[in-house]
This record gives sequence, structure tokens and C-alpha cells, in this order.
Amino acid sequence: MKKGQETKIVILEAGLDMAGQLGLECVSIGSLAKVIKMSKSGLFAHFQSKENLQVEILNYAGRLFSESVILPSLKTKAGIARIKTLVDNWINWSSALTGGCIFVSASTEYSDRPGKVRQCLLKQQNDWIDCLDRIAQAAISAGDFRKDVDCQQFAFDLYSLMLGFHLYFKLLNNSETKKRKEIALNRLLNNYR
Amino acid sequence: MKKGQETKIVILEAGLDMAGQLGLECVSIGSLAKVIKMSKSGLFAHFQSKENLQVEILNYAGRLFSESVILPSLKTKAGIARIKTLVDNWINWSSALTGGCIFVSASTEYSDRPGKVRQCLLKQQNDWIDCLDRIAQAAISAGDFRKDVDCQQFAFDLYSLMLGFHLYFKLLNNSETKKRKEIALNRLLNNYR
DNA sequence: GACAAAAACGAACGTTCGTACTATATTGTG
DNA sequence: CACAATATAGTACGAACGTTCGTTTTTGTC
Repeated sequence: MKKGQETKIVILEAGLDMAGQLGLECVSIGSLAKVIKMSKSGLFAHFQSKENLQVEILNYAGRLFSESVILPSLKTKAGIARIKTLVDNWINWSSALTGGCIFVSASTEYSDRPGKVRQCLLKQQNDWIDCLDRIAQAAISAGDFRKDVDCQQFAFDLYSLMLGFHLYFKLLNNSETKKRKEIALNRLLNNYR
Repeated sequence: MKKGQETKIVILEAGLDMAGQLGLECVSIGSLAKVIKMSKSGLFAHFQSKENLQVEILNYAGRLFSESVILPSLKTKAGIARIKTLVDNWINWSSALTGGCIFVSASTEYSDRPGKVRQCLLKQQNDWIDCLDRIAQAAISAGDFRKDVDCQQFAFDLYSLMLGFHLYFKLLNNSETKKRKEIALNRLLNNYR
């Protein structure tokens, strides 16, 4: 790999970290440069604009998310087992982050802020929901879910649950968060069984 | 009311609006002053610091939330009817906002940002969860919920549902959001009945 | 090792940030 | 109406913002 690509990854890694703590909008080029000990202008040259930097951080996060959350779960048997793996992977992903999940914070940051970043985020979120939909479909095919299950409703339900988990875990630091999540998940799955 | 108090309300109103769109951290004194057509220093004098301004915006939002969401629902009969009223009020509150709900956005913004604002938000959120808990307790007393219902679990479940609604409604602009919410709410209530 | 290409730097631009201070208007009270 | 209290404006500050530019250093290739 060329030197430039290596540096870019270092930048994106640090940028992802900062975005998780402060939000994508508060990732400043100057502070990010300071963290990784390079010059503002040197960092800037990699992206040409702050907006591009933000989009690249988001896409970098998307790639990591696919690798560590989605793809591993698709390797397990379709159905409830896969769903539980997915949730576990998501929680591990979420827990490993210094701050919060960049997708969760960006979703509120960019709900009313037009631009490339919002567009990028919207696509990612719709893809994610489609992914949840397909996993529910696979659960129907596997016989774990009833045939008449509304897969888009499943996506809504599961995503809501994860958002609740994230709030309780990250902001509230509630000690019973995992228990709450487990109960809610089992209830959810039972309703679709 | 004294002149200063009137001005303060104008500021907080505009600040709340801006916070809903850009996030509480991006409410700048300069831009806020421009919106309400007064000087930066004149506005600043009301709060002595940006942090105080943010805290006051959050508390102002809290007062509005109590008035328009919580208190009206406490006037209706305890039980499932009250819960449905609460959810309706919350959705009306959420829909009326220009951007997103300040509590939702602040919850991600301040999950990892120490200071007075975070402390204020934490108290509000815990109060809100306690409120949901008490509403569930009242539903038990009214005979709408089973006696063995875990009220803290109810709070988690309902709050999660609202977070999902907020995401689908504000960011994704999903046309089926209200239907999704309705189905999820009914399923939730049935499980506690 | 030479030499072009790529990468990183340092300085500066105009703007905005939060905050401080002083001065002028406006308000409420006797 | 007078006069103090309150409220708003004006100006200035140092720092940080995103961005541009020309220069220097590092890298990869022949």
C-alpha cells in the first residue's frame, strides 16, 4: 500500500473515534491533525474539504460495521440464531467504541442538515434496514418466524430496541441495560415465532 | 413580567429551535443573536456563558415538555388510556418541532461530553424514565397491566419505541412510521396486559 | 543514485467562536 | 420627573475554524 493510503486510514481511524465522542460535525481538521501529530494542511490535502472528510469517515465506519457486525452474522445459520448473533455483534461493536455509535449520533445530527453527509447517511441507514428485513425473511424461510411476519416491522422493532440499548448503555450508564435488552429481544422474537 | 424575562424567553425559544436542527452544541451565540436581531453581547449578558445558555435551553425544553406531554396525560384516566395519550402527546410534541427532539439529539451529543449540560440532561432523562415507570405502576393499579409487570422494563420498551419512531420519522421520513409505531405499541401493551 | 511524483509542512487568509469591558438606551420606581 | 436599576449595544481580544498557497520533504521508479 502507498504511503498516502496508510496515512488516510490513520486519519479515518482517529476521525471515527472523535466522531463517536463529539459528533461528526465537531470533528475539526485542526484538532484531528493535532491528535495524529500531523499538520492541518497535510491532513486537509487528503480530502479537499471538511465535508469530504466527514463522508469518508462515515463510509469507513460503514465498512468496519459490515466486516464486524453484518458479515459474521451472515455466516451463521439463518433464523433466530443469526438474529441473536447479529445483536451480539452489534453490541460488541457498540461497546468497543470510545464514545457512542457514529450512526446513532449522525442520525440525529443530520436529520435536518442538508448535504453530502446526510445523503450518505440516509443510504447507509436504508441499507441497514433492508439488511434487517432480509434477515427476517431468512428467518421465515428457515421456519423460525411465522410466514405472515411483516419483515419491515421486524426491522423497525429491532432497530428501536438497539437505539434504546444505546441510550441506556452510553448516556445513562444503566447497569441493567443488558438485562433489559435481553428481555425485550426475547419478547420480540416470541412475537414473531 | 420584566423586560429581561421577555427577552430571555425569545432567546430560549429561538435557541430551542436551533438546537433541534443543529444540535445543542452548534447553537452559537452569534448566530442566535442574528436570528432574533439583537447584539451578541446583549444576548450574552443574559447567560454569562455558553454553557449556561445550553443548560437554560434544556431546562426550557423540559418545562415545555412537562406542560405539553406529561401533565395533560396525567389528567386522563390511569392505565392504557393514559399511556396512549402520553404517546400521542409525545408524537405531537415531536412533530411540531422544526428539527428533531432536543432530548434525543442531546442524548447522543452529551453521552461522552462532561459538564453541566450533561448533568442536566442526565437528570432530565432519569426523571423521564421514572415518569414512565410510575405510569406503568398506575396501569397496574388500574388493572390494565398484570401485577407482576416490570415497570422499569416497560420504561425501556416504550422509550426504545419512541426512539425508533423519531429516527424513522425525522431522518428517514418513512411514510409508514405511524403504522409501525402503532403496531409496536399495541404489541407492547398486549404483552403487559 | 537521479528524478519525477506524491505527501507533508508552515504561514497566512478571512471568518466566526466565546468572552470581557465600557458605554449608551431603556425600563421600573419613588 | 428624576434617578437608579436593568438591559442592550459596541468594540475588542485571542483562539480556532476551513481553506489556499508555495515550499520542502519523502516516496517510489527507472
